[in-house]
Amino acid sequence: MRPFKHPDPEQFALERIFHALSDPARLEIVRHLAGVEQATCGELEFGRPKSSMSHHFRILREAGLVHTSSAGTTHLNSLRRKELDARFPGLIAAVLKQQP
Amino acid sequence: MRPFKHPDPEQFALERIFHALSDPARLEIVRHLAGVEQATCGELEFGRPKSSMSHHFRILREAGLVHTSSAGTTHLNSLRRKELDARFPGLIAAVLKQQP
DNA sequence: TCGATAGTTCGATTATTATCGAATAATCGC
DNA sequence: GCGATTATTCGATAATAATCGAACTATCGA
Repeated sequence: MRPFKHPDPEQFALERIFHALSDPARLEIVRHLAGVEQATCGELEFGRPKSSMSHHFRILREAGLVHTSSAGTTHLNSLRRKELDARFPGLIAAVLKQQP
Repeated sequence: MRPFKHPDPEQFALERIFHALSDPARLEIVRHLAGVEQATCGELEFGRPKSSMSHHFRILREAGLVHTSSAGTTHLNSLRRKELDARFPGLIAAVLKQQP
């Protein structure tokens, strides 16, 4: 499987990031990833079909929020925390603040 | 005209705020308001029809980003900066950082 | 009270996005 | 190579949102 395309931090588009974060499923993914270093797609599907998850991961990835790498048959996803914090300080913190 | 409904800061929903900010026109409005204290709807329509602007202001208002008050025949809009900064530090700053 | 002005609301249309099953691809262990 | 596993892609459908003209409302000034 060819590697995924990830935007560089200079290419991050705020609109795109906001759109990515405006969906409850994706917000949930981001929050989970924030506390977990890495996670496979499968770990994060809470009853949702895989194809839906794949869609959401793509949106997150293309916005620059999530990095995905292949490891065998699984994909490891991680939050691009450092790059996001450097570019938009406080943004991820705002997302996590809401968590129960 | 009856006064507009504005959510209290405790009611701010992050998803809703992100959705509001994921549109270029609305991002433009927010950026403009950030430097201006108050503005009428008319001042901010850059070629866009009034009905579209009214729509965007409503989205912003209902998300808690903008406060609107009536003054004669005009409506004065302002960014709810203090409340937003208190609840989501860095969020508005991230929006403004991008500005040309 | 008659405009004129500033916005909102309505309604129809178009565009974007989400959802999810089915088909496909990639990789591992045997 | 053969399954089994994991995830992406495709394709159709449903849901949500943006756009904008036209009609409507409210307020001010003469």
